[in-house]
Amino acid sequence: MIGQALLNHLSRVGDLCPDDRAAVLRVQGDIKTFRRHEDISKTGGLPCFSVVVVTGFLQRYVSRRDGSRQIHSFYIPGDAPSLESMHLDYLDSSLSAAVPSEIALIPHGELENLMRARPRVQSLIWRSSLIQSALYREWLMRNSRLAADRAMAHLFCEIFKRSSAAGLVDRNSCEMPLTQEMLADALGLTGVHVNRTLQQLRETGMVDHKSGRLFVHDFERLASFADFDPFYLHHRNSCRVLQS
Amino acid sequence: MIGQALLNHLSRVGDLCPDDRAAVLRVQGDIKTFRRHEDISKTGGLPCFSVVVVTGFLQRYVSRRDGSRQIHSFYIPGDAPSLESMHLDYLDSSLSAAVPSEIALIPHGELENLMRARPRVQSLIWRSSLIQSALYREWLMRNSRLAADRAMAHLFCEIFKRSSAAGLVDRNSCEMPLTQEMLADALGLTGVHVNRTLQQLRETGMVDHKSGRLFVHDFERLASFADFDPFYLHHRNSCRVLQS
DNA sequence: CGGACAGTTGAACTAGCTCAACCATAGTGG
DNA sequence: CCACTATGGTTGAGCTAGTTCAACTGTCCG
Repeated sequence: MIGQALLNHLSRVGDLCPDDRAAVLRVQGDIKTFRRHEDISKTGGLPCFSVVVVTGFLQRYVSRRDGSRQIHSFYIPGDAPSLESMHLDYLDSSLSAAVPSEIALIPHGELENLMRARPRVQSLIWRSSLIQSALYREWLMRNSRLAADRAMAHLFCEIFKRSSAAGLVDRNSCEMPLTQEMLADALGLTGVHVNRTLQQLRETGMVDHKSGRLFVHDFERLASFADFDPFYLHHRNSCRVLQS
Repeated sequence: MIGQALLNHLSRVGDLCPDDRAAVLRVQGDIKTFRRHEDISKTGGLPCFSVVVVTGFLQRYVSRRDGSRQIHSFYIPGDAPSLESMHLDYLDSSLSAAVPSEIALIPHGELENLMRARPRVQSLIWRSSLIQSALYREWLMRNSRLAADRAMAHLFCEIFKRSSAAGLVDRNSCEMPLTQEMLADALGLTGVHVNRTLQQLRETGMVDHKSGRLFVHDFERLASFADFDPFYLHHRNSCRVLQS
């Protein structure tokens, strides 16, 4: 079960040979359920496990002294946040459940043994952490360079594409169980402005977000509006769009 | 010489035993000089080497279709950007020299052999790429949550701290050979506003930036103004400030 | 001397913020 | 079953940080 969750994740990142797969499947760990808003790991701490999302929706964030919050990333089922905890001495951000979520916790020791025995697995795990890095870069661009409406459209494109790659899109919609306040914390905006911007996007007929679900009615138009290019996601079949 | 540059970098990231050091020193590669604004590697490409900065100042950035640019990070001598090129299929950002710079280019093959033979070295290289990730997160917070003056102060704190850790601070100043336009591209602001914000900071007497150099007259005050906490840099002796 | 580039200034404009109220929905306890 | 509360979404009005555009200055360099 735990091994399956990890295998799931790694298969998205790259190819594995049968022996590698078998080794991954033998990994031991726990499944734990976290309540809405419950922290899985906290700033300053150092968990002795890594994480694979089984069901639910997670967020990585920092809380600032002035009360504001910045969300750094969202995680959908099949994602593996917290791989970095293996090589750092303490965390500089917190990981929490945005909605009730089932999480696979894999002790670092298990992963270290696996990586020592199967170098190819190690290289995929490393690759996974570098893809995470690429996402941070895109989030930086998004919040620094895009106006609110385009930034929001861009985030919607990302979540939709990632959900799609994970097989989590049903017709034209996917889970995105966030409040407008959380959206604001991710986009560097206020809740009020997220509300207005969302209405504006809704009126274009391209997307909608309500009751925790994202509805994408016209992905092409949305992507072009947001100037969204999925190459930064490093999905296996995505090829680079040539720049003009 | 190349080995020395890499050893320099890794020593900042963690400890190595004498055998590890010796192995790192045997690494082969080239030193190449890049002109101001010359690209070392480009979006979409995949270099077959990794990079250590010997002298100068580098920047990682993306150019957008509308002509705007987002700088993701700066690199000072001793930094190793581009470690991620080993595990990705193509780059999603470009690396260039902000001023004439000497760069050590280390073929991936060399690094792979080294990492296979010396697991501890591998773990430090991995760690180095994860620290880079932590910097991206902080840049995201900075550009999303801080007002222009605090954001600029925060960036100045980062560059000063990193330069200090690298032994590159002379009295109260260090190299920061950027134009105001580049500062703007990093902070998500316009050149005009960077100019005004800089004057404002200058007037406080805490900090100044002119002719490509950063002068920090009162680091404590600057850090407190920017709410700067260096723990995200993961410097070896930095301990976490407890949150209130 | 002339041209390029970086820094500086002013004035008008606007995207997004703040504050404060109000509405809708769902869960809770009596 | 209803009243009560909490949470999240919605609206309005005024404000401000940062943008835009356009001009001007200083400096380096050929």
